[in-house]
Amino acid sequence: MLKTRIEMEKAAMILKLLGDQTRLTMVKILDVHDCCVCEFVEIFKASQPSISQHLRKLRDVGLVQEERRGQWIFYSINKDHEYYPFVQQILEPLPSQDQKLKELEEKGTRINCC
Amino acid sequence: MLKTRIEMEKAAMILKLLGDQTRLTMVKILDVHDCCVCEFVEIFKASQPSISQHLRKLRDVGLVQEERRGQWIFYSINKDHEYYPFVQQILEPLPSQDQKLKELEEKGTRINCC
DNA sequence: TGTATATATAAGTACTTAATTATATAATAA
DNA sequence: TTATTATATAATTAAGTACTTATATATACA
Repeated sequence: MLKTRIEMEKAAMILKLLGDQTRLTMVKILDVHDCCVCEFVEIFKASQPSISQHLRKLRDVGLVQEERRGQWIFYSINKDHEYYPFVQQILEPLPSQDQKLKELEEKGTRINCC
Repeated sequence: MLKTRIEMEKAAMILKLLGDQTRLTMVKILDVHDCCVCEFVEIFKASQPSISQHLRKLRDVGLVQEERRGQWIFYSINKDHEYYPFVQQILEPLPSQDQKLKELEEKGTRINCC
């Protein structure tokens, strides 16, 4: 059971941010595995700028963070975010998206630097 | 703990719908009390068409239902909706909006027909 | 019956969003 | 060093959203 109380305005902002299938799926994936931009490009079959712009929105509110690893930039979920418990509760009933990463591994396009 | 599994696409649709402060607050209120349109107009200090249009979006996905009572049309939450458990889980950590209805009662503008 | 009240809906408009295209930057490989 | 790869960002455009204004409908009341 979630304890943190949340402001309506901020809750609406978080819900709006997650109210997009691409971003919702990204966050669901990032909650389990770090991922780099090019993996998302392949998973969503979307353009690189489009993916970067979705990640930027998530990063702008601090829900995810970036970290360069060699030539790649990996994104990870920010478990210290004030509203991470709220987000996690929203993600919980959603179906696992692990299959999407498994497909990359099978195709050999999963990035595993470091 | 929520058991129902939910499709990503529909989840994103619900989150988008709730990702608006007016609609989120409406649903939070309706989860506890039925309300008529004119009460919402007063609570949100918004125009009547604006309120009607938000209610229509909620009604279009079946999350709320309308019922005429005399000259008023009351809205209530649809607890039988497939995703009501998901919605309820999202509402749970949000602050009670009871105060907004209390203020109407104090001003004598709360509708209590029937 | 006519008037007022409550609501819905249509049309128009301003704003926002999500994509594309074009370009810049940083790291790596040759 | 130059070319390639990975990424970000700016500018543009198309689509979607949330208001407003105007109007229609249904009920209640005089």
